[in-house]
Amino acid sequence: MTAELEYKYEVKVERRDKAIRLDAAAREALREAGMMNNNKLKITGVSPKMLKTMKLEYVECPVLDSQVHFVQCFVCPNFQSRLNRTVLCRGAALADPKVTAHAEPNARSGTDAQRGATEPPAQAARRSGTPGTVPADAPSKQSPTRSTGQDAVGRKPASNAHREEIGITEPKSGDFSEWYTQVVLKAELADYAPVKGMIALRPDGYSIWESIKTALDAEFARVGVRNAFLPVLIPESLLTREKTHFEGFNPEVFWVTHSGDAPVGDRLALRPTSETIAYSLYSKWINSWRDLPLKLNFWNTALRAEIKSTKPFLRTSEFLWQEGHTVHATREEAAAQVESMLEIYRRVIEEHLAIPVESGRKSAREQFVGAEYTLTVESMMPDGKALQMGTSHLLGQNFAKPFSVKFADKDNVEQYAWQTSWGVSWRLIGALIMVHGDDRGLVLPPRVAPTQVVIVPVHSVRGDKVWQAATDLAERLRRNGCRAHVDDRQNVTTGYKYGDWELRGVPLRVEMGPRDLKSGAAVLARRDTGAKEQSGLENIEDTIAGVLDTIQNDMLESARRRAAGMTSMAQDYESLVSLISDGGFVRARWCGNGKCEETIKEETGADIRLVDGEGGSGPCVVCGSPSVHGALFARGY
RNA sequence: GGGGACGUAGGUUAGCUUGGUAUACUGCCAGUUUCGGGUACUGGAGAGCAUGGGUUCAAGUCCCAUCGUCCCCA
Repeated sequence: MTAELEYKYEVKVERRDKAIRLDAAAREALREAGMMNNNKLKITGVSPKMLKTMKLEYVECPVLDSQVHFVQCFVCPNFQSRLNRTVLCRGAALADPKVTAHAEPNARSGTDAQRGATEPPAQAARRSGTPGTVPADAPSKQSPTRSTGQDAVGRKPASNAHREEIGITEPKSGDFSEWYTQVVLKAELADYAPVKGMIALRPDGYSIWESIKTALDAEFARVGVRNAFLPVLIPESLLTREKTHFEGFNPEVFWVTHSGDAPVGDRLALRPTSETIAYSLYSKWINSWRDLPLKLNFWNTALRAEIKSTKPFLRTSEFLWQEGHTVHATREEAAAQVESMLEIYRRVIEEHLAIPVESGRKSAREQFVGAEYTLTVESMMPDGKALQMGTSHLLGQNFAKPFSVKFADKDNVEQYAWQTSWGVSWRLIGALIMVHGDDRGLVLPPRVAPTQVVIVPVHSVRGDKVWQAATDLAERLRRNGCRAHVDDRQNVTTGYKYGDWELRGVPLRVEMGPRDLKSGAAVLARRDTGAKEQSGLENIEDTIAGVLDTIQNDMLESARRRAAGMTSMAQDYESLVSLISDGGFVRARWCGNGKCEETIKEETGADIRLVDGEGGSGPCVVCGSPSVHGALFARGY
C-alpha cells in the first residue's frame, strides 16, 4: 500500500453540508491513488486541529494539473474524533480536470487509520528520495506533453535567465536608465542602502572615487589649497543667516530635532553644503590681509533630501564630494581663483576620466544661490542629456557680509573679503559609467580603474607553471606601478572570468596559457575595443604601460567624437526646438533675458547649460533682439 | 505635482484567483571534475513569506491599516 500512495491527487475539504460526498469518478480516482479504501477516505489539506474541531462536510477532489506537487493527506477515521495526520503522497500530479465528487457520509475510522498514523508511508518515501512511481494509467498521455512543455517553457528560459542574471541584460541603446542601474549594481560599484535615495559605495566604486580624489588633491596642492574638515551639523541660526542661500536649500534640508528623546534647542541641519558653517569660522580665523588668501578644501558628504527620482551617483540624498572655499582680498584675485578651479576640473575630468567637457558660465537662473556668478563644466551623456560635472562660484561679498568675513588691509582699514566656492561630486562616477560603458558593462579608463590589468591563467591550477608565470608577471607589473591582479579562482571557468572582468570594466586583460608560455608570449585583450593581440613576455611591462596609455587616449578621443556628434547649432527658434528634441547640446544665440530662457525651458524642457559667448553675435533665437551671448542648450540631469 | 511596479532564502523567483506552515534556479559550503569565451556531477546549509491588526480550527494566500523601496512622466 505504501508504494501506491505516493502520487497525485489532492483532496480539498470544505465546509458545506453535513456530509462527505464523493461521486463515482472521485471515488475511482481516490481509489487509484490509494487514498480510498472501501469507505475509508484519506483526505488532504486538513489540519488535525481542524478535524478535531469542525465537522467535515464536503470533499472535493480536483486532480492536480501539471506540476510536481507535494500533497498532504490525512487519515480520517472519524471526522468527529481525534485524527492523526500523516503524509501520504508525493509525486507528479497528473491527468484530468477536476473531478468533483460526492460520496458516502461518515467515513469511519479503522485500523488503517491508526497504522497510517504511526507509519506515514510518504515520509518514508521522501526520505529515501524516490520520487514515487507514476501509476501507469494516469500519466502516459500527458507526460510527454508536459515534459516537453516544461523543457521549452520552464527549463530553457531558466538557464537563459541565469545567463542574463550574471551579465547586463539591457543594451545601452535600449532602456538607458535600466542599463545604467544594472551596471552600477552588477559591476559592484554601489548598492542601494535601506534608506530611500541613499547608496552604499562598494570597494570598486570607492576606489574610483579615491582616484578622482588623488588627482584633484594634486591639483589643489599646486594652487595652494589645503584640506581640512568641518562638522556635519549646522545650527539653524547659521544656516538661515544668508537669506537667498537658505531659501534655495530649505526644502532639501534634513533636520536633526532630537538628541535621544530630548528635543534639541536650535534645530540642527545636516549640511546641505558648508558655506555657512565655514564662513562663520573663517570670520574668526581671518583678521588681517596677512591671513589671506585662505584656501581650504573639504572632502566630505553633503545631504539633501531627494524625494523624487533618485538615481545612484546622479541624484542621491547623500553624496560624496569636495567643496573648496577660498577667501581673497580682492575681487580680481577671487575671480581668478574661480577660473583656475574650473580649469582644474576640466583637466582632471578629461585627462583622468576621459570625458570631454564644455565650460562656460551659468545663466542667472541656473547659478548657485548666493553666488555672484557660477562657472560650470558640462558633459553630454549618451542619452542626449547634459550632466553638470562641476561648478565654481564667485560668491563676491554675499556671504562675507552676513558672516563678517572681514580683514584689516595694509592701511589698517577693515574690508569685507571676497570669496569663492567650488565642488565636484561622485556624479562624476555616474558620468564615467554612462559615457564609457557598453552592452557588456562598465568600461573604465586606466587611470581611474581599480584594477588596471587582470591576468587570467588558462588551463592552470594554483601552483603550476602557468600560475607561476601569471603571478610573476603580476609582480613585475606592480613593480612598474600598475594595478594588476591575477584571477586564479579555481571554481570558475576561464570564460566566466573573461565575462566577469569585462562587466567590471577592467581596461586590459592578459590571458596566459600553456600555449602562450611555450611561445614566450601572452595575449592582451583591450576592454574598450575588444581587440586581442599577442605580446612577447620580454619587456611586457612596458608594452602594457603603453597599451594602457593608448586606451586612456583612445577613450577620450572616441568620447570626443561621440560628443561632437551630439552637438548642433540652431540659427532660429524652430530648429532649436527640433534639435533639442533629438537630444544633445544645441548651440544658439541668446539675448541674456531670463524670459527667453524661460520660454525655451517651458516649450522644450531644455535649459541653458552654459553661456560661453562663442558663435558670434546675432539675433536671439527667441526674441530676435541683438545678442552676444552664445549659449549651449540641452535637457539635463 | 502625477502615474506605475513591488516587498517570500544572499540574488532572481513560484505559490495568492480556488486558505491547509513554501517552489525552483542561481549564489554559498564540502568533494570530485573541468578550464583558450559564462563546466559537469554528488552531497549539504540557507526563508516562515515587509510590519501591525482582523476573519478562520487554520493566512504567504482573504480583509484593513501602516511602513518601505524602485521606476516613469511633468
